Amino acid sequence: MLEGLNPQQQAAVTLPAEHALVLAGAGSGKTRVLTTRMAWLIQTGQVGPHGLLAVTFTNKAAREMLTRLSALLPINTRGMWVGTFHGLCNRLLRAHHREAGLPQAFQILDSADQLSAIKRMLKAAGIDDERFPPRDVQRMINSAKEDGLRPGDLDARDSHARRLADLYQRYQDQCEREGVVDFGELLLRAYELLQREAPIREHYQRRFQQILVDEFQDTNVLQYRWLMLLAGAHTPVFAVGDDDQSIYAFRGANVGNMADFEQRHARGRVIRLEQNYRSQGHILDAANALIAHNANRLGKNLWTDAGEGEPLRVVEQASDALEAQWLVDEIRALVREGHPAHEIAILYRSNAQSRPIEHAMFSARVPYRVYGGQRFFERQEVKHVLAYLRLIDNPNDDTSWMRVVNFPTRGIGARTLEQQADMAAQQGTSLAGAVAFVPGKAGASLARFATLIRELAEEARTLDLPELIGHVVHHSGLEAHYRADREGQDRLENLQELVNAAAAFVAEEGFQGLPAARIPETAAIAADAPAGTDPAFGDGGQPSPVVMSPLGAFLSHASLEAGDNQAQAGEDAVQLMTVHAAKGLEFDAVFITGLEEGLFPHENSLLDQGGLEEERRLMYVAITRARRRLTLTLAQSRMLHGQTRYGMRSRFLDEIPEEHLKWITPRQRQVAARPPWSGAFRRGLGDWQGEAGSSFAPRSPRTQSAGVTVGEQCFRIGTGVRHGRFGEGTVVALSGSGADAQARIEFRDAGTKTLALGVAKLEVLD
DNA sequence: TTGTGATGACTTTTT
DNA sequence: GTCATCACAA
Repeated sequence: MLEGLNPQQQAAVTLPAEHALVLAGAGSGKTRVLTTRMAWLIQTGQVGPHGLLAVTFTNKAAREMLTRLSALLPINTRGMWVGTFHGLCNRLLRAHHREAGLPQAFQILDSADQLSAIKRMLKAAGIDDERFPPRDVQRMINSAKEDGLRPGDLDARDSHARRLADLYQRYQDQCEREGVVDFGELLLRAYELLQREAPIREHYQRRFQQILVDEFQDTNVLQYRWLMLLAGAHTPVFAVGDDDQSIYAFRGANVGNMADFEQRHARGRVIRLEQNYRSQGHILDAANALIAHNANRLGKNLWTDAGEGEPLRVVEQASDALEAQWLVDEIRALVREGHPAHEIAILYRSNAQSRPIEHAMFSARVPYRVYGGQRFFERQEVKHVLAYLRLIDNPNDDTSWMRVVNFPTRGIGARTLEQQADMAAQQGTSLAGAVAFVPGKAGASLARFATLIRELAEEARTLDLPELIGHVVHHSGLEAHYRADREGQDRLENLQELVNAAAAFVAEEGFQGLPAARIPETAAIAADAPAGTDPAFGDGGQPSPVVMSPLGAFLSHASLEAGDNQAQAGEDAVQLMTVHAAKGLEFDAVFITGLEEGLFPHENSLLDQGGLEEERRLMYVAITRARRRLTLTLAQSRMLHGQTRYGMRSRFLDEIPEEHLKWITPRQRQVAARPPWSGAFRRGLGDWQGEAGSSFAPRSPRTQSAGVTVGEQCFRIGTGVRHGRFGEGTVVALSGSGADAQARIEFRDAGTKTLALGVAKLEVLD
């Protein structure tokens, strides 16, 4: 089992049962270490398959883990707690829904459902204020939950903040009434359940003797707390991650979890996997040199014995169209030389950049495949059917009610629905519960819809799930509606695909022949219960089934796994995707495009704390995708937002040492002046220059400005400063400019550190 | 209920 | 340039 592993990998796999952190660089065999560790733990008898808990971020990663594990060991992986944070929390909440304060058939809202629920809430609350756009409210609620905060925990320093907390509370109340939870709630509820209910917590703490976490750098505050709570005092956590590949801060990921875990739990038990099995020398050296510009790192240097390989090629074109054309010509040449197209990837920072590339590829008839399109369970026709199914499972799901009450149209207009919503508010019921209170013709059409749902629910007691879905498609009128629509053919095919997906799900989960709404005696998802202390937990610690019908289980599945989002599979095609989407993948030849200031690094990112460092990590991820051949391209002008913009060469190009670069087109002299659209940067400088106080960290590090460095403005060598954590010190060196400015500071007690002025909170001592 | 034109936003994304 | 949203007319 251990053969073929290098010494560091072996050390990681065979670590003793204590908290440990594995810093796994790109291409260092991370997944292999993780799965081998699991297999090793089981094989050496340290833990049974059911004493393991392994958590990932994506379903794909979880599946991969299980597949590899079964290849290593002849065990049945069914029922093992290997899954995503959300999947595992769902499992916990289903098993203990009563203690968690949830209805048995609670539904899960995806982001789109959540947004429409929020819009409904805002309407009901009479909020018609542009200071509270639904998207902002959604972001606020989600980020609060990611930090483990309830409405009462939010700061209420001003009326706006109090208002937001109030909206969060109203949203919670609405979810409660409707029996739905959003993604964040899944985690927070599960966390609170474990925290509050000692018997349940202790049971799971006893049960899980080993916890393993993948992509630890992507965990948010709440996920980290959830893990440590579940670990309790005795269960070791084996965390694998790479702080240099942390690219999801914008959705709540907190890289700080790694440093915290190391310092508080895994001190002295950090293993670095630095041997890279993917890329050749120039590529790795370029990546190392680039990422060294980041100040806050745990530190790591990749190396390879695969040889130097080729330097990175750099190509500059006059426009985005010419950049795309160059890519197409180059790729055709590669394919002609015998490179398989699917081993070639074109990466870009933002989705909008795919357009000219697609255009050029299409015109040249080069087969390509774009990642990140719409996903199966997010298609509107699929969501419509799912809404009917949810109403069958839980008629109080107002989000679903609103979605399909008039789709296909059955003469129920906005006026009627408003009336219904008013009655529901008055009676304190769901929309379904308010039907009887709506008078007249409007009430009659609502009643007809309610009857339809009731009848379908009745069918669900005899038909199996695929049959039920076919039945719903027909009797809801969706079938006729799409048949009448000229472009409805594809949609009908997708609905047939949904029936097939349900059939596959039913077979997979052992629900064959069972009526869709029937709760089976031996449920698919085994949870277990604390040893016989409480009758609610069942039978003395034996795995007890989670009460879920095929319908309920399928709806959870549809929410938690949105399905494939890859376009035309199969064909040998060039791969087009964002850098984010490329994480975890590798290709023989990689093209990183649009290396221009404002695009990569993206101008918006410079507004965020640590934004530039995250962009640099993104570039690091992009570079390390390539095995043998890496090409960086840029365009002098680019169509963006309907305007032609002229960008400067990305600073990332200048951060890679010349010896690793080979300019294919002549290297242009950098233009002195910033293009007009970077005016925001200049404004930023004024902002914080004018700020009185003594904090020299700009409110936002958007301080890029032609020819002026932060150091010249505000710091001089020899300046005395104070830092929150490191204490007092003296500036000994300055480097970089603008948002990238760094100061080397000799602290009296904490040693010498290099800090990014855009990030570090420094106070100047007079 | 449905269609039209004006308006404004526009990085990345899994669950 | 493109897409979503929204107010208002037919």
